[in-house]
Amino acid sequence: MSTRESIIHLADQLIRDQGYNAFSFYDIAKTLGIKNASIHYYFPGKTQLGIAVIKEQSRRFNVLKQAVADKRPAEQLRAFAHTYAATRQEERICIVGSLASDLHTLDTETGQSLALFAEEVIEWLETVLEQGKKLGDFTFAVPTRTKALLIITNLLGGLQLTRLTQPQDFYTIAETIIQELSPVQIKENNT
Amino acid sequence: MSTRESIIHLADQLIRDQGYNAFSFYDIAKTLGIKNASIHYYFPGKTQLGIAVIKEQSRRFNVLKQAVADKRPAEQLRAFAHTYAATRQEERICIVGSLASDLHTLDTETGQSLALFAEEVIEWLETVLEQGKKLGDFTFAVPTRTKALLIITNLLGGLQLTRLTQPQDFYTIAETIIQELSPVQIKENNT
DNA sequence: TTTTCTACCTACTAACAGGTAGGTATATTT
DNA sequence: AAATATACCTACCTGTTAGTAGGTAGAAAA
Repeated sequence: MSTRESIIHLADQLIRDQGYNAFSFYDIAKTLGIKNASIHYYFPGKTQLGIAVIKEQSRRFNVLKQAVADKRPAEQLRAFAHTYAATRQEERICIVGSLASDLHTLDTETGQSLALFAEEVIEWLETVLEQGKKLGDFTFAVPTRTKALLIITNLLGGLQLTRLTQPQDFYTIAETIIQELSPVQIKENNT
Repeated sequence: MSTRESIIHLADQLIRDQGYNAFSFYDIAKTLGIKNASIHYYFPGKTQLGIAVIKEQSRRFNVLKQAVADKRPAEQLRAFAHTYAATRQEERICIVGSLASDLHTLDTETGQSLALFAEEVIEWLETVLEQGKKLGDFTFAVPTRTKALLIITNLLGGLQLTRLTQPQDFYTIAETIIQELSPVQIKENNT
């Protein structure tokens, strides 16, 4: 991994661990064994680094998208949820949740970049849900976009809320999302 | 409102607008027309102010709880969701979402205070859902705690995600949560 | 061989952060 | 009237922040 890539990777980890306003150039520099000023060689300012992090997340999201494009909707959704589960295991949150929380402290470019990425994810999820519905793999009684919003907020919010409860709560949420979409639900009575 | 109360109120607004690490004592001081040092008179440090904000949120939550205690579960839930809708209109997010995002930068006391508050909310929601189920007002096929987690993450995450889309998306989410609990669902086909 | 480029570096700055020490005007209590 | 408590204040300190100016060793290109 190049220095540039390492900077982006570390910035991403720090943003999703501590938040955009809590990480500093020095945090990255000390880990990489370079000096603060060297980060400015690659990124003029924090804004540009932030945008690079969002773009990299978008790139990785598109890699996943392509990788699962031929699979069944349920499996696509499962792969998507799995990335959140991995994030949960790192005790981190998703980039959208992290930066949306700090939105009013970011400049407009960063905000626009983030909004673009969020819309990308929502739209992909809509197509997966539509596919699933057509194939009879998914059942849901609300408009597709609404269902997509509900699922994403469950995952995004789940990462944050379950930092305060237990990791297991997150996995329960993720499993439930998928279970609830199945047309035939084997109901167990948990009393 | 006393100076002390004003400080807490402003800190709360700032935390839920910009995030814990983005607000400064000076932000509060300038608005109140006092000096930085005067805030330290009421709160020894940022930590204590943060905890005071959480405790105030908890107090207000309990006021709401009492105010709706005698009402039907659906109306209790609606009142709860309404507080999030009001927050959405201010372009703010909820305290749990804001501070959970910054959790790894807070000291343990603050984190514990927050976790306590989050559990309070989850447990209240569980009892409301249980009540609703017993009365036949609510139907849901997952364990009560799971349903509570799903609803809270929808609201918490909805406030954050819809900062990037449109306010209407949040109201859709909030409405859908309540609609989906109703035992008889009048299904419309939105194509 | 000389020039240019890459990938850093040292050294610095201005702004801002939370926090502290100690002072003071006013109101309240004794 | 004297003592005390309240609710601030001025002045200062130390640490950290993003960011800048200009230098340099080594590799690549001309």
